Amino acid sequence: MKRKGPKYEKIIDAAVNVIAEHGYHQSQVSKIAKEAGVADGTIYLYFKNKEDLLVSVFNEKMGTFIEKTENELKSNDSAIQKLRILVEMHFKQLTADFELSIVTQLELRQTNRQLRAKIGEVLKRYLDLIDSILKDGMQEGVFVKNMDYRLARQMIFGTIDETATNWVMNDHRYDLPALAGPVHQMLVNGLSVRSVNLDD
Amino acid sequence: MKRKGPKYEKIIDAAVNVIAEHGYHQSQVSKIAKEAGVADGTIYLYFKNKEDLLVSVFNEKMGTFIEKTENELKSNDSAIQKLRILVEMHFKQLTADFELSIVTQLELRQTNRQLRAKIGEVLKRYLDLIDSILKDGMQEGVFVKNMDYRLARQMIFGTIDETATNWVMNDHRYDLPALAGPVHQMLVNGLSVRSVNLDD
Amino acid sequence: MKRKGPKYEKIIDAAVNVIAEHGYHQSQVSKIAKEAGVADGTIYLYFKNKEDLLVSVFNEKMGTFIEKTENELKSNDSAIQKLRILVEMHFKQLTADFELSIVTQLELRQTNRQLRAKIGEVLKRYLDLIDSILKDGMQEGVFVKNMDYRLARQMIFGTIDETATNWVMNDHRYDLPALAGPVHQMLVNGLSVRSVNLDD
Amino acid sequence: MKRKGPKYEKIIDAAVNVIAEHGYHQSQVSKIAKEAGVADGTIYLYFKNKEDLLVSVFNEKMGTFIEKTENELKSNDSAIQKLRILVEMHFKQLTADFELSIVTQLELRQTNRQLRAKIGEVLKRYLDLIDSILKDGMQEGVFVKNMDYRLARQMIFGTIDETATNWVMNDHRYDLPALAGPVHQMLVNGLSVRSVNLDD
DNA sequence: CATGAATGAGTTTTCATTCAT
DNA sequence: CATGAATGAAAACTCATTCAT
Repeated sequence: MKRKGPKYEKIIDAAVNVIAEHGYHQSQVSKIAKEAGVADGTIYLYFKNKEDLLVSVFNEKMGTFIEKTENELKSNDSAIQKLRILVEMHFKQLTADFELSIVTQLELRQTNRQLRAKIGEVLKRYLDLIDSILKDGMQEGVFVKNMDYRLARQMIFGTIDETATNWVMNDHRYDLPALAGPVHQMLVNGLSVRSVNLDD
Repeated sequence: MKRKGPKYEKIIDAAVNVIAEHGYHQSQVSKIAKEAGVADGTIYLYFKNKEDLLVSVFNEKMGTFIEKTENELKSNDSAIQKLRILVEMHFKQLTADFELSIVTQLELRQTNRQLRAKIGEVLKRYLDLIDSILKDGMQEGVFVKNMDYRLARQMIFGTIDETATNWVMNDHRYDLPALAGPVHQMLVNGLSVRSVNLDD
Repeated sequence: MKRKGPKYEKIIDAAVNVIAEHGYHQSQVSKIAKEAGVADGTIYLYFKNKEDLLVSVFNEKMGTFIEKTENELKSNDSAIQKLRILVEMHFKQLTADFELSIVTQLELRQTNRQLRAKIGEVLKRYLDLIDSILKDGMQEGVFVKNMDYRLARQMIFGTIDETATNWVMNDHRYDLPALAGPVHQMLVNGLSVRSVNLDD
Repeated sequence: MKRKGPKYEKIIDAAVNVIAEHGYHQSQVSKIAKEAGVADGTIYLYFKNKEDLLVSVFNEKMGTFIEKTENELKSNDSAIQKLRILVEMHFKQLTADFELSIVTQLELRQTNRQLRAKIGEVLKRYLDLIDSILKDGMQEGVFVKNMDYRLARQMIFGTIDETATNWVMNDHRYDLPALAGPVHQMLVNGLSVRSVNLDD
């Protein structure tokens, strides 16, 4: 199983193109091979099976996605600023590649539980990023102490993801990065100490 | 196409059971028929085809789900209280039927675009409920004026949905309704006037 | 098995209509029942099964067809005149009922060997008619002596049938009975003593 | 869609065998594949679908049939001699392959209108052959001037076809080519100038 | 006599994967 | 390394017929 080489990249990219264009259930291995300019059998020299290919697509693309975000977060910014960077990077990167956005937001979700579990593992790294921002914010005293990490993370990811999915489902018709500001504002409010206390 | 009768209900319920147990892609019509105690062909007396059955499952179950929520929201409560009711009803109803929660949160999302579009139509009514709460809150002056409806709605639905999905993926291991309070708190903060202003 | 009654006729006629309109393979029992204004099960009070119904359609309609021809041939006409009457009656009767012509010339031929064997039995009576004309003609001395009955009959029936089928396949676009004259002329020539002798 | 190769031939021949033996409606793709010694899926590498296979069977076999006839007719024979060749070739070729004769005379007629339309296109070439003989005969002055081409063609084809079909339905029990002479005689008589004039 | 809801057997086609070249 | 022809398992849907009412 060769894991690298020019054809490896070609196949990954071909898969993104084909899935974006024809949809997950119409993306047969032979169609991806043709798009990549290789024989069907060649796919199996680089990937164990179709599921492995799809997971690899997500790994490679989401890996780059996460790394870029990680790099931008290495600054000494405050937690609030970092959250802003996270949201902005998320929206900007999806905007930079419409096809990829279709694949990750819509098509790769039509997979079975097993495949999504593997996709979940990749996402773990991203969720960890969010967690570290939350931790920072609590240490800085700007986010509510003793908050439920998991819930906060779910609000952040859920909001960002829902916003991104709606944008894709609306055919990328509006400016997604422009929403980073308002979304960030809402999330910060939701997490901040200086906010409504329902126990008042 | 008979749309009522005891067998109609039986088939719908059998579909939920089978999908929850075996997963969407392993839920053959014959398996559902067997579970319902009818012949394969009988399914087609009540549903046009398999897709129609699946949409009907979502319609029937989600319809009841939304109606119950609507009824609870007919009170004269404040927008903040209504949002609390919405979150609580959402979590309570999912808790009341584990199988249904698996089907709606995990399995029915593995469907193709066409089926999901039809599912989206049903969800529209739920999103409208959220919108009306947001409108109330703005009129009451507790939610930020001129907020982006769509974004706010996406935060609310995204957060609730992500929280619910995580709960199902963690095998219902913890008390979901107990999270209604904190989730509600975060959402209200996110939307309220009395919160952090990043432009400060 | 009731063999008569108003519903028997209704069902037969409904079958002709449905087959003519939808084609043999799209003529389900339920469709015929609906057209006849009876319940599906009622068909089985009058006919043993679907094949029996189809054979009965052919029997009833072809029976009348043949009887009318037989009646016209009871005259003391010459064999040549009788052949003319036969061809003319054939074309006129098909022209009188377009739907029936579609059913007998096109649709009922799409049946399996078994059903066509039964249809063949009904046709036997018609072929006997032809044979008796041939016999007359030989006795009169106008048709070739010692001719091969079977071959002559096949030429007559084959020609008439092929002509009729072509007319139906051309959507009854031209005047079929007008062809009776020329067809008759050709057939008589083919059979007559006063014609080309290839052994010359 | 591979249109050639040894398996293409094998599948075509297997189809003829299976249809001749089991009948059109009992000739499942899997049965044909088994007879051809290939996997079911292999059929679909060579044919678009089952209908395409059946049309191809007719095309290939009837194509050869027609070509052989065309070749025999390239001589400088008279129209009458050519007609003799046509009839003889027709009967001889059917006699040379009993299975094929069953398929073309009985089984392939049980198809729906769509399939028969495609079969009709292939037959067109054969009917053109007949037409050209008729034209020759008229130019030679041996066939009636200003005759109705279509009618004459229908007599010739109808007679030959009916004769062949009867022979097959009688289980090939007699010598079909031996009938070429008498059939030819009848047809020539039917068409000739030196014959009975009913207007006498 | 009549109904019509229910039955369940039966077939085409797709496509991930293999392996001889 | 690369090819691509071949494999064969798997599933939705139809419709003639029955039988309880």
